Amino acid sequence: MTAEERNGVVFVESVKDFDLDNIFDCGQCFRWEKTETGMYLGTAYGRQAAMSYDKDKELLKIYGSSLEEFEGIWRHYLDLDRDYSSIKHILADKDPVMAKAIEYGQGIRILNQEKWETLISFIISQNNNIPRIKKCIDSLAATLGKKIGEFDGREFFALPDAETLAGAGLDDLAPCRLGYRAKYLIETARQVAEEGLDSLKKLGDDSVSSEETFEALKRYCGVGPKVANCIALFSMGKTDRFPIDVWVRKVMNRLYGIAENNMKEMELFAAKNFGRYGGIAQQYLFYYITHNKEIADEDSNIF
DNA sequence: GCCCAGGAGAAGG
DNA sequence: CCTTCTCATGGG
Repeated sequence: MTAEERNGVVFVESVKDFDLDNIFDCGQCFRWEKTETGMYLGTAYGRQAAMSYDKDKELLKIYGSSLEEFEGIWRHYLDLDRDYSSIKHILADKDPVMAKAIEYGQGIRILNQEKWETLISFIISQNNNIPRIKKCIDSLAATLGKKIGEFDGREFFALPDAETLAGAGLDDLAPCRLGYRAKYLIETARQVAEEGLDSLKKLGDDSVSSEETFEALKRYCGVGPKVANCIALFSMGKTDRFPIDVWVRKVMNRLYGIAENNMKEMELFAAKNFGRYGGIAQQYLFYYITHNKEIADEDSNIF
């Protein structure tokens, strides 16, 4: 993989195991959208960005950027230094079900997202559907966040920081239509503002075990097992975490024959068969089931 | 009009 | 420890 910049566009060559459709539409992030031309617009780490990827040329383009920004932000954000090819082989060997799911979502990569953004995003995600989650988050950014950029006349906003959100009231959040989650958000913002953002960031250190991170995250208001696992996986590099939502329950039942309400057995199965890459395996499965609704609707498994 | 969504907290066993 | 109820909102 090599990167160079020409006229404000960063060209990254030889990018393999990569597909923006898979990456941005596998439920791990909510702030990217595809344009008519196939380009993706979105924000991360306080930056607004535009990206496109040519599969045949294995070429990733990042517009309006610089080599410094690529090295400082996007390289890590897009998880470009992880060898997904070897991970896919480890997961697919001796598991034809996983092999099929991986083939379907071959370009998935687990983003390294901002911790605070991931924390509040997945609090909003609970008992909610993805299109509406996106609307809620966009509305929250536009209502309380700072403007960080513009593209084709469209404005982009960062999410409000913990102090801003901690100082807000339910009436301030009312336009965002967060429902009962609004009070969770304010309470968690107060917790983070009081402890300091560093205490949240420390949970992503390599010296902190995945289990410790999981338990610590559950102390935040509105964060239970599923949301804690998502935050640990999508923003803290804890690739073994295995978030179980309604879709994962379906796919574990349809494809592996585990009873749909037996979460314990699903966790044990993931730990035993997917190990340290449980979270990555989970993303292949989630993408597979959410893009093949006919499998999700089957009333029996498909062995 | 109805069921459901990347669930969690509270109450009661 | 586990089970059940409730919680806003609107997508499909």
